[in-house]
Amino acid sequence: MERDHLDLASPGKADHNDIYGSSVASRGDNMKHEPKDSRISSRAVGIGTSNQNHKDVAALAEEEEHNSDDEDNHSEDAQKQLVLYDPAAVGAGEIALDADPVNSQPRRNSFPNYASRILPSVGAFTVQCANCFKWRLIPTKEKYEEIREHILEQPFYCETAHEWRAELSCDDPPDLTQDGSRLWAIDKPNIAQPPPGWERLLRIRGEGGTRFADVYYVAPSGKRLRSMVEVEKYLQEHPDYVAQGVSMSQFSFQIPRPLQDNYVKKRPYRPALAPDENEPVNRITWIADNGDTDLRLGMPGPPLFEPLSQSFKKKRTPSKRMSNADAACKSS
DNA sequence: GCCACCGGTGGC
DNA sequence: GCCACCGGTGGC
Repeated sequence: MERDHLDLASPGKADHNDIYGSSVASRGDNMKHEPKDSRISSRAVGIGTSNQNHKDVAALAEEEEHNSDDEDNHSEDAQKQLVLYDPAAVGAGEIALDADPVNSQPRRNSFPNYASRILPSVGAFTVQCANCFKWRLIPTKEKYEEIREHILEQPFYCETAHEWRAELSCDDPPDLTQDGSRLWAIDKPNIAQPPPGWERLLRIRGEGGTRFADVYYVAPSGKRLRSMVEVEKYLQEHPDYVAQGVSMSQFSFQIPRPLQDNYVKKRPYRPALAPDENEPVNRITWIADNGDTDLRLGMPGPPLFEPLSQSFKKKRTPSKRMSNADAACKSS
């Protein structure tokens, strides 16, 4: 909402953003790049995790913004960028490493398909300087959450770290760089700090699972809440918290996004609708490239003459939901 | 019996 | 594709 003023989020530029880490999963070469010069957009938010031994914790995320001429020469890459990563949706640039390894106890999963293994945990909290683009460690989770809450309106600079590192400047080497030893995840900007006495927990799932992470809120009572619905119910049952000022706006279950793009198992293809002869859907022919699916679904679509840019740009276009049956119909 | 962790589903 | 929600379950 407040993102429009961001330099890096302007629609024109967003399309030209590159994902620096789009092939990060393959390890090696691309992992050793430093954030490149001034073309890197400043405010990626990241979280560092590690599934190593929890002594070299940390995972990182970073974000770059390339000039359009780069992209013009690599349309394939550009395609990938759009699918895999939307820098405009991220906006801010922080990263997190756990500066306190003691806090990141090794966790193990215990599922049939996952021969007991150590799960990643947040290794450190890191934020990228909006000026020099170097990653700076944030000493505590609380400080990180404080910075994250306003990262869009109040970009982070090396000077911001003077609160805990009086001497730090953009001339100092980065606290962290992206290398193969860490899992980087880009956090979402402007997430409210949890209410006093509450804790927001981020649990990284094992690689190859159906999702990257889960967020839990732990109430002062110790109760763990795992969705907005549960929070709402809990607050209704405990009006004392509401009286103290706790409100729904202080909760967000948004999870960071891993830069390793195959960390999460892809969801198998789902037909939009099961083939069903009783449904008129199978008797409707395709008329045009635009709007037909909406007709088929019996739902109003965007006005046919409404430009798909701007207000609809973030929405999926109907044709992407084409089922197998539809595809067969269309091709015949 | 609890609960942390995971998969699945539905919606957009 | 992403997100939100919630049921299931193995290990404790």
